[in-house]
Amino acid sequence: MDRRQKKTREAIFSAFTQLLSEKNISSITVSDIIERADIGRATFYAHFETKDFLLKELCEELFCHIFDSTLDTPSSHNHIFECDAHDELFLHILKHVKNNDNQILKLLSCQNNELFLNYFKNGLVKLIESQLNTFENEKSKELPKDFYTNFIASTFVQTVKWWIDHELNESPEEINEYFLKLI
Amino acid sequence: MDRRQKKTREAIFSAFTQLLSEKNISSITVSDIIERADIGRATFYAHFETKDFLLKELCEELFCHIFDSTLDTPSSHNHIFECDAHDELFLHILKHVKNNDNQILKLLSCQNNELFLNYFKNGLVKLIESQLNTFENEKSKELPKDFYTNFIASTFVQTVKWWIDHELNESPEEINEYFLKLI
DNA sequence: AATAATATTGAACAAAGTGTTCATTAATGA
DNA sequence: TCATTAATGAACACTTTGTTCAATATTATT
Repeated sequence: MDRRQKKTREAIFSAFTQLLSEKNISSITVSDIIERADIGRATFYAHFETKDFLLKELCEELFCHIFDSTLDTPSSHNHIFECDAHDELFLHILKHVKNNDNQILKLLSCQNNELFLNYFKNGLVKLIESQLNTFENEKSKELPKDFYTNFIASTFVQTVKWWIDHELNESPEEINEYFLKLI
Repeated sequence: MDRRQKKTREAIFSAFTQLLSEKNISSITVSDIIERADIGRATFYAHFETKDFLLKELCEELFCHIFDSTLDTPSSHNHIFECDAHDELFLHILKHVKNNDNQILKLLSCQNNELFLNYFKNGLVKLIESQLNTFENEKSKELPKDFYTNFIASTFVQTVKWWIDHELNESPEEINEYFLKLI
């Protein structure tokens, strides 16, 4: 990929994320974005069809960040599915949220973040489905599988959201414990 | 309140809800709404400052429907707080969702419903806080109170959402059982 | 039934935003 | 060095927004 394209794309993402943390998405205009990103109007439309697509791609990118970083953590044996137990999986994600990426925080804590929350949740659903046996207990056997999977994923997402709303005062380990007590 | 005002307000809500179930909120224009509601442009702006405020007030209204109906159910002794047990509270809401109001379904199942989900959740949080002792168990005592309250509320909302996504195939009683097993 | 108050109408309006075009310029990779 | 590709900016038609106002219709009240 051309360096120029990459830079422009990142400038747009950065400008958009900034604006998202400042005001409601419906009042952010393309003109706002290109002014902040310091690019031409035509350039914006060469990259993104509409504002909606921009949001979608930003969500996808941040979503990948979360899980890619989890995959790369040494203690996860280079692959998330090789986690010894499911509590490691969640702890890795929590650590990543705390340390690396405040773009994620902005998206998770801003209004109109349903889209990103859904990406986050649905990504987890897939992971959990693939190692569902790890999560089996008395509870889960009496419930529809997809209902239980959905429950774990959305509870985790809600936990992260709660944590962010509390300004990440607690440690990842504490939050992980809270979460594990719930499920 | 003047009959005309009431009719116009309802026509706008109805048109907007229809449109919400048809397309993304960001592509719904004020012109779409007034055409569907068959009212004049000036009339719309006499009622709502912007589209965002319209959504906000619609959410508030539907949210009140849910809880007002719960309050009015005979078996709740005319007041939600007098529920014998918390499982009745949730069952009432589930029954209401199933029977009465498909506007609620549309809002809960459409995209960009974060706002309404939040109203729903936050309303529950307040109810649960006021009778938190009912929910106490081994789990809850080891967790921050607001964390646990938030957990119950968002798990219930997620449960309702799952149910709607499954087209309400299950009975309110079944869903209530599922939910109670989780918490 | 008459009246005063109020809601709706429709047309018109400036201002702002959208999405596209294109010839020109600049940066890139090979 | 050079062919390729990306960014530019100005211009464009078009849509959407939010407001104004005089005219009209509906309402609650008496």
